[in-house]
Amino acid sequence: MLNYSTSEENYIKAIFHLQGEGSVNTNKLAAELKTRPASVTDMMKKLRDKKLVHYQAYKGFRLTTEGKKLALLIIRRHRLWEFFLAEKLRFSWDEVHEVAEDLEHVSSKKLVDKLDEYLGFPRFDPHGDPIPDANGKIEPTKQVCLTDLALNKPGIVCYVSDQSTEMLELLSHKNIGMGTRLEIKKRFQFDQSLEIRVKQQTETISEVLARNIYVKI
Amino acid sequence: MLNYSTSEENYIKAIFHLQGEGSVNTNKLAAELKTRPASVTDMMKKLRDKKLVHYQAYKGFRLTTEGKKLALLIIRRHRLWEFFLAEKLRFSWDEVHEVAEDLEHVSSKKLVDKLDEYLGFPRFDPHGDPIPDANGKIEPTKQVCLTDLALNKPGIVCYVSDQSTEMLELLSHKNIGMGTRLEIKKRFQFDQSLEIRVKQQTETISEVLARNIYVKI
DNA sequence: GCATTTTTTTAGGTTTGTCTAAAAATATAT
DNA sequence: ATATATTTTTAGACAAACCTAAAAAAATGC
Ligand SMILES: [Mn+2]
Ligand SMILES: [Mn+2]
Ligand SMILES: [Mn+2]
Ligand SMILES: [Mn+2]
Repeated sequence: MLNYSTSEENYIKAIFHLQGEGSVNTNKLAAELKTRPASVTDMMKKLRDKKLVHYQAYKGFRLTTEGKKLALLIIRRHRLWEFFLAEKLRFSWDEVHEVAEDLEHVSSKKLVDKLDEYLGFPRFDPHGDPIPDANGKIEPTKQVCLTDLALNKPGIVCYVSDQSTEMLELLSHKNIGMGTRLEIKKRFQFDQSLEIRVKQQTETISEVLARNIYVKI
Repeated sequence: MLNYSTSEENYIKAIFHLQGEGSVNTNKLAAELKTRPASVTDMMKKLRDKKLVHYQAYKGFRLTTEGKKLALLIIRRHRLWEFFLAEKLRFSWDEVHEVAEDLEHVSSKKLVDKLDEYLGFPRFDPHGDPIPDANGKIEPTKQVCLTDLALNKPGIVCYVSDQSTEMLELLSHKNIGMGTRLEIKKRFQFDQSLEIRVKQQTETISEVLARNIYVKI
């Protein structure tokens, strides 16, 4: 595997993430990377020449097999460092991302694989996202309804089936959004309501609400 | 402390190291960094504007107080990472430098200080070089060159001044590493070579090699 | 002291990654 | 279908960090 610049790696990773939610275009990628559409076009030409993305002017773009492989390697590094920071250095889980954003670009293969081994081959980062193994293989994440989440097992909110204003208002009042990490602390038999831990706070969720929330585990 | 580029940091560190052995000039620094004199001049102007070096055209240069502080911070990061790689990830002591060369540029203050704490505030890196503390303070080490060690007096290897692969290969062949305990058994007047006792074995050390080995007594 | 050599700087150019402004292509709405 | 709006690309510029070749300054040798 060749060596790529920090910038190239950040583009590849961003395309990979956007690809998960449909087609990737110039403006979306520019927004994601906080850069300008013109810069994206420039980079897409370069990444196309390096055979990391399929790209034709005006036709959008997506990663090649090689590009996907690279993306998974960068994500592997990122999430392993996040795990290290949280587990070993006792960073809180909302502080790890920024630092991992830099560490992920240190490219020594031996460093990454030894780190993985040292950490005991963890399968999920502190946000609950799966860590690709040395071959770039990712454990398929299971998505379960909040009503089915086990006690004291972290889940990441990834989908809400009702997206009415009323629903979203209630969610934001309880500090819950897409990507929010939560844990069920208590499940009351009487009304199936839940007491959950979210962002260092405790909230109560009715069964009706819980039925509409899905989490990654 | 502001943020500096990888390039600026490498220059600052190189000046610091060269400053230890006399005055620093354009050609020496270019050689040290494997770059061209013209590039050095460009960078010196920039570092002068950032008040990290004292510099006037044709008059050589040296670090300002601020520059020295930055150099010690970079060296702190470098040596802490080297310690981490050797101690936790079981890298051999001749593999750590290259990777630390990249890791040293990740600038999060919190990362460095937490890493220091996690490692138990080590005072020496795997090559026996002292690790600056969070205030940039370095422990003064009392050590003597192997050429000056008395006969039959034990010494602990704590530093090698040449850290090239060739040197490290020779040392490991002779079973000598950081922390190795040894004793000089005989000193030959003809070529100043030494016969030493190390790990129940006898080895011969040339004067050239001995000059590069330092021991704690 | 003056000529020669060495060191250092300047001048001008390249690559990478960014930007703004304008032009071109595509999508949308009546 | 055509006008309008949006998206994307091109053109041209800029800063960082490097380069080569030439000029200038400093050091050295006689
Ligand atoms: Mn990054
Ligand atoms: Mn994460
Ligand atoms: Mn470095
Ligand atoms: Mn070292």
